[in-house]
Amino acid sequence: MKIASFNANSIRARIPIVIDWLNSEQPDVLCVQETKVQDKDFPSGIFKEAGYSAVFHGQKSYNGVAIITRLPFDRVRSGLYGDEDEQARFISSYISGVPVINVYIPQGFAPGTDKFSYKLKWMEDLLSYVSDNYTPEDPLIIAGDFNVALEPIDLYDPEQHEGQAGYHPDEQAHMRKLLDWGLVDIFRKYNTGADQYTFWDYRIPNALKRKKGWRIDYILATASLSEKSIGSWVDTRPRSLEKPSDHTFLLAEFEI
DNA sequence: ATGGTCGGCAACCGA
Repeated sequence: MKIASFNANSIRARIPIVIDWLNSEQPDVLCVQETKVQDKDFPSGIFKEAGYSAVFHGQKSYNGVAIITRLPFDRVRSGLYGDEDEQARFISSYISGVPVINVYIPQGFAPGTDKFSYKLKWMEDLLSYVSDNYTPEDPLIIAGDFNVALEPIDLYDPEQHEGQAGYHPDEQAHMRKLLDWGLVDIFRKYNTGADQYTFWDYRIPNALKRKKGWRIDYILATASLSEKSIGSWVDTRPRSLEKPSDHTFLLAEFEI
């Protein structure tokens, strides 16, 4: 099973990139964050033509998540707090029997703000949901944009960003609790060097070329699945296209 | 060099 994660910053604006990428890369599953589209307007037909089904949980203007797959799937759940949650940041489905959770964790703005508290609460609630519904012995994949860099090698200037949203000890504590529960960071299992990022801020000129990035997207898997992983990598090719996202595709492959 | 990003969606908000 080849699985990928991508923050699209509008799935509709990114359709040419995503369709080209699906055709060339042929992943089995693509988890998308920041779809920025209401469910009634989700471009399902375009993915169907490419041989993929899409399940999605969106809202107007902000957030929104989708799982795009060419494998059989069932048991779709929308919303960490159920269907009526105020921010569309969680969708899960069993794909070929494997539970896959796709998350868009809040960005958090700045410590001390309501947005930051909401981020910490959301991370706490995610762990509660996971530990209430799965055991570490189960097969489980959690992919998405976590908006947290965990270690100094996960961002371009750790000293500058120390204590800020995205690199704050309280966020990292929640991230570590999730890992300690029984999840393996599959990308880090295969890539131990610096300058390997998944996000480059649009507002920093030539951020990609200048290696001013962050690794805040993850594909996590429980031990039984991690034993079957065969690789994980970042694909920077879409950024050479005309309208790139400021995230790139993160991939992991499992022998299942 | 007194500027320098996107997208949604209609004035700013969020990243």
